[in-house]
Amino acid sequence: MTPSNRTSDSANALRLEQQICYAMHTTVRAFDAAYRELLSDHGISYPQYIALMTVGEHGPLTVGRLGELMHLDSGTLSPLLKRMEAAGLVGRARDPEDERRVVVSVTAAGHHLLGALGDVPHQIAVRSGLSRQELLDLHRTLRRVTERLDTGA
Amino acid sequence: MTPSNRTSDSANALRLEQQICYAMHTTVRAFDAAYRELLSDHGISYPQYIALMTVGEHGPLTVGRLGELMHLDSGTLSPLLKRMEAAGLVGRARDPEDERRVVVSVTAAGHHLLGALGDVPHQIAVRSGLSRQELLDLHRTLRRVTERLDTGA
DNA sequence: GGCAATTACATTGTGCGCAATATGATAGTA
DNA sequence: TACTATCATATTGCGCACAATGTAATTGCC
Repeated sequence: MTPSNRTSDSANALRLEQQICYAMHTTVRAFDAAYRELLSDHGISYPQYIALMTVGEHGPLTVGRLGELMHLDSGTLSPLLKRMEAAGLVGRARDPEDERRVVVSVTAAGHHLLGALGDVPHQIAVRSGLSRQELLDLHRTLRRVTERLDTGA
Repeated sequence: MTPSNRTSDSANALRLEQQICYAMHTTVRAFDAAYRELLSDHGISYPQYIALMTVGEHGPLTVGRLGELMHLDSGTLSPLLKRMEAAGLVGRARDPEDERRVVVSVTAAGHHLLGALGDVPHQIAVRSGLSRQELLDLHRTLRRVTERLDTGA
């Protein structure tokens, strides 16, 4: 390897490092666009869909617990949940045991929508073109990177 | 493999498919937080940083060309570039050849900031904990998925 | 030249996400 | 009980991203 090649490699490494994050941004936006296509007819966004699925799976959750599961805080969740409540998909009620807490639950309409959207994850997976093994590998990589970035502050 | 195992695998497959995208969301936000730590002292955001680097690399660009490179439209770029112009990092000028076009260039202060931020990509790469090979693999996977999602509409 | 179609940006409105702050409820303590 | 600290959520302000629309400049065609 010549010195000029090493220089070039180093420059490429920098470009790669700097762009791996932007590549992820771009891919996420492409995923979002694909979800938007499948979800917009039903009047919900991708984050709302995730919130609906999460509450649907875990049963009624406090806002704080939902935030832990989704890695989001009340500044994001409060208005999102209010929009979903206005759309009739979830209920929000103060916990009588502790009036500070707000418990979020899926309404009948919300469950109905979840049923109608049951095939969405598979459609997205097919569109992504990733094999099951690639999905597993990617997911493992993402989890590892996220943990590294979160703890390595 | 028993039927119950198959059912379980199928459920897990669905969960994986549905969550690979959200895992990417979470990872991107972790990357953003890492960049924010390194960039906020200099008064710019991650998208602004990318825009600055892109114009710095390619030389003066029209808004449209920058949008092609960043995969963003004028609805995002126009206000972003105006903020960067207000911060003195870029210049914006109508192209005399075609007054519809706005040409974006990096100012002296912008070049100075780019120099000061030269080590940021490497710091991020180190924090991510990914090896060079893993970076390459991940980048390849992301490019492939993005293209599939973009074309497969 | 005159006029419609196209091009390149800008603007508006909506939602997501984060930081900082505010509000109200609960717990702890004197 | 009163007073403070803490906790759970809400609110505000800012920036990013997208969709839809608006506007001014250019091109194409007659």
